Amino acid sequence: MSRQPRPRNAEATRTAILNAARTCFSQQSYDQVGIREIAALAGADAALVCRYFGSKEDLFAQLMRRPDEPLEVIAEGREGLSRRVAEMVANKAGDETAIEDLLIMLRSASSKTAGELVRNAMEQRFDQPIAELLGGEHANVRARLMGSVIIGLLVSKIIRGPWGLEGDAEAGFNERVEDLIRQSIQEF
Amino acid sequence: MSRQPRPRNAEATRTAILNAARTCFSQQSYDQVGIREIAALAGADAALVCRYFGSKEDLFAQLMRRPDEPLEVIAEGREGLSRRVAEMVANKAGDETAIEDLLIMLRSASSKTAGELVRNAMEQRFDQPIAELLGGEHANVRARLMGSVIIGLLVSKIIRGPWGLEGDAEAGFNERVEDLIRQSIQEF
DNA sequence: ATGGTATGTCAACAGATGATGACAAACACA
DNA sequence: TGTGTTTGTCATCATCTGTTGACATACCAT
Repeated sequence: MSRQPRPRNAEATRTAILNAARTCFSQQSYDQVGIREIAALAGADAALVCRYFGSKEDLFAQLMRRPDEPLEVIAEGREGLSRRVAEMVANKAGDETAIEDLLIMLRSASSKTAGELVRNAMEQRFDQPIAELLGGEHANVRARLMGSVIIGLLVSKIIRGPWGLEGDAEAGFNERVEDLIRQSIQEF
Repeated sequence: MSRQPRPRNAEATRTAILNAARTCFSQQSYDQVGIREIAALAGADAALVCRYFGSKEDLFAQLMRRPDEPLEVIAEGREGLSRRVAEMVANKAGDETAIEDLLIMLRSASSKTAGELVRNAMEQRFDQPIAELLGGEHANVRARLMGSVIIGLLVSKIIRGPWGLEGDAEAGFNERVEDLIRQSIQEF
């Protein structure tokens, strides 16, 4: 009845661990996720996590590493930005990993060890590009304000689940969210 | 050189522990705060924390207990609500403990053991009263949307510190925040 | 086939945590 | 004064955590 050992494939288990870590960290904060938990989800041993990634912190840092391509929402330009952002927040349309990354960051933002990694990643991957895209006066503040609106919506969903709207109500709500985002990046 | 023992006053140390816990939980999440840390800040022994409050979870639950009086911002009625809320978020004007309570809740919202306590407290102390005050269609959703805006601003401040604005810029920014709050509770 | 390396498994350590119980000193009251 | 209770202190337990090293087995080049 003993389970057969894992096939000997370093690259596969490496990415399996990485994916498992992604999943775990998107559901719990850095401190709550244990190495053994990640390893179990990946079907690997906890020791391999440390062997392949050095430490839990290094593993998390690996997840925070900026991908080569910038965010889809930004790459498509300033025109219709608010609408695309609203859609992305509403139902993960477009860049699916962007929201998941943001969730991971939010969950572990106030961790003692992972906090700084998160702050840097947020700054580099979200705020700076958006501020550049916006331009004008107080661009960085306006970008951060838009980020705040998004964060609020995501945190609210994390804490209390989906909004539970359908049909016209949902449409009206989505429009209201888009208005909020549009207003958050207007010059002042 | 041995420090003199704590004076024998149960009531005083009880409230000292409670205050220390408030301070700790407003700066770190439920899981990051240790009972030894709370006890140290209170100048008491860790064993007393468990003796007086049963467990760490019970102590936290005590902090989440709804106070008798409702929020100031709500008690003053619907007129000028957005402005008062904006001021409260901006610089803790008015009810100082309200924002601190919200901070405590946000910090520990996604904890495995304290999460449910936080969710209930948020619902009872913030959302329900605000929804009643608002009235109209989708009152609960609009209340929650306003909560999301506030949460976003607070979380942003938690993660990345103050906004660093002064003079006209700060005034314009505050106005923009007030607009966001006003828009979040408009009917749709 | 044979030696060497890569990969996976297991056991264990050191440190921190929440919690409990034993002891000591101060207090209240007869 | 003597006695019982309250309050504070200390030591300790069981558990969990990240991390490391020892071992075993599969793979590969020669």
